[in-house]
Amino acid sequence: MSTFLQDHARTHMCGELREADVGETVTLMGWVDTHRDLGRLTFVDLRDRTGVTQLRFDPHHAEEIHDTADELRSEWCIAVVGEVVSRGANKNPDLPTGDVEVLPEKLQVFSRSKTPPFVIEDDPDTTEENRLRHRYLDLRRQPLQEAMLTRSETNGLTRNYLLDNGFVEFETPVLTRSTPEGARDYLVPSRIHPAKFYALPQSPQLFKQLLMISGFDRYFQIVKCFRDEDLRADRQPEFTQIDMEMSFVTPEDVIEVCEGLMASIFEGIHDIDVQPPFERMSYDEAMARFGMDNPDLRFGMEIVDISEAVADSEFRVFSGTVADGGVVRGLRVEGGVDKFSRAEIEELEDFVGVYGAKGLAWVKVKDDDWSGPIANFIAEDERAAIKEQMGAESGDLLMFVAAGTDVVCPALGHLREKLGDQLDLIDDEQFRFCWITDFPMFEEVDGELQPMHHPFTAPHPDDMDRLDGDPLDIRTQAYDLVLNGHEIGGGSIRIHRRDIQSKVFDLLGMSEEEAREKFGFLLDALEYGTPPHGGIAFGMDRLVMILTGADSIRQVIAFPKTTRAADLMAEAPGRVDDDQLEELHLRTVVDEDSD
RNA sequence: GGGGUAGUAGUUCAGAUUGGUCAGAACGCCGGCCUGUCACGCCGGAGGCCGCGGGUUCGAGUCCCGUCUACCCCGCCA
Repeated sequence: MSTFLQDHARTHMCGELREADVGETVTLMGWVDTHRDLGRLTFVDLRDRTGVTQLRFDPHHAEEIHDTADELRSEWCIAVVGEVVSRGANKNPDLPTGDVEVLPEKLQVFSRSKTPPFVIEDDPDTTEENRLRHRYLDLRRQPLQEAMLTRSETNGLTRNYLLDNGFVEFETPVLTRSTPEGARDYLVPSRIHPAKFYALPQSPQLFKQLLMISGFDRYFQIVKCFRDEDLRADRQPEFTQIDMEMSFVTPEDVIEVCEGLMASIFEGIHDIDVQPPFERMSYDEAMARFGMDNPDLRFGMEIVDISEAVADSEFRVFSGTVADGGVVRGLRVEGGVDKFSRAEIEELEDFVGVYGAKGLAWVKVKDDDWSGPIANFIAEDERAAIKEQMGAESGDLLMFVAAGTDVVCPALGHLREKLGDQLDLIDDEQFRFCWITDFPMFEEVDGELQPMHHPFTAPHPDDMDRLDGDPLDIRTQAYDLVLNGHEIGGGSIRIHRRDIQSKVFDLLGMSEEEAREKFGFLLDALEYGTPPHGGIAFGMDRLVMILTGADSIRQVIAFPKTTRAADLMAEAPGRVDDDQLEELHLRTVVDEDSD
């Protein structure tokens, strides 16, 4: 006996049928979206990833399947064979297929469904936890189906563009060795080598540089990377990069290729022209104007420095901070006088407190009258200077933070973004790219130098001679691509000279032995004719998140992890047998209650 | 590691700063009726250890302590 599928091939998808198909006999397969049983007459909406088609089960038409039709419930997987008929006066204008319906003469139930733990609809009324436990059902929802398709298309557009531009696709090892710099590694024990471990790559950084040394000229890979750090809405322990590297290039060459890639992706996905070349801004400028190196340029409200104007102020918080080498900077909320109550401003004060600000000073400007707790301490000439510098007008609310730049920048930068969101200043139809350049090479953490990007980043050519001076003054040939306030990519020109690489390790307080221990194979390779090279890596998840308008990368990852790095569906991580541990020469030192 | 929000039927929530009719609603589910629905409608029914563990009390969704889980943020993420 033959099966249904042997006898019947699907002829159409559920979102395809139109008036023009009336009269055809079609075979549809999919899931029961909803059923409406009107007694002798039953309607079923059949769904697949392309849409829904209404089925009409009319006992006059195919008596023998009617009983089965009445049993159909949500999420059953079925097939029907039937004629497409016009809905006549009963068309549904809200549905693309609403002009027609299918009159089944055959009905095949492939499999029944339990009552799903949440309704499969665009905006389900349930917790993310519940959805993640049943991700296979969550993924049936239209928004997630679309996100996955957008992700797939982005993959395709990326491959096509890079292959067309002479890039060679590689696969670098997933089992590699730990490089103790940077993020915490995910480790994999070795059965063959007791007490030794592989590490999953935080990025294929060293391998792609080696491929340049091997002469492949242009490398790319769409690749999983792993970092064992705490999660956020835009951070997962495993994430995907569009990784690229090019030989014999300047930053301009890399930037040009990337702009072409972005243009190709945005054209392909949204049919919009993102109009390269993109805006550029130095790191210093971004920090001064927006307080962060990933500024959202879709709205203004820039940060203004009023340190000079208040250096001698009677208000000790301001003058004292300036005297101690700090800064006083502020934001102007246009028309903010009526938009914020004292209690609401206090909430904002708590908000900046998170970033280490001791307080949020504020004044409300009404004509020439300033009100607010600090108003009385601000002298007439200071008011004039502040007003001029901030462009303040009557009705504006001015807010200030006084501290070191390490506090003021993040506090005001995040406050600016919060206000932009709260006051609805952001046009979410807009895609605003910006390159951030001229990053400092090092930052000081607890008195020690650390690389801002990674230790293979080449110094800026103009700063080469500063390698012997103050290393904190050295800028690099690094560049980040920022889109709508998200860092979506970052890269640099790499060091291709062994002597400069040694110098950098030296500045980082790393001995030659240590460097050898950690990056020996790269250092060796650098001694065999290394081409000048550089590259970049894009965060694919973040990019697709922005492309789809999602507000978390979990929405664009098929099987994401929770903020505690767990997969609620697969129940990973999980326990393993003692035998497995023994084989791997491992013993656990904590004995948690079994769960 | 720290801060915040949430956790009561399958799902979303109510149950007021007063501890005692407090086991409730809606949707979903099950059964019945219904031939033009598309949030179908009408009638009936089943469903809960109030996240978990302690404590206070004659008595605890309710008060206290701890703990777990999800989400957001700080730290962390070369």
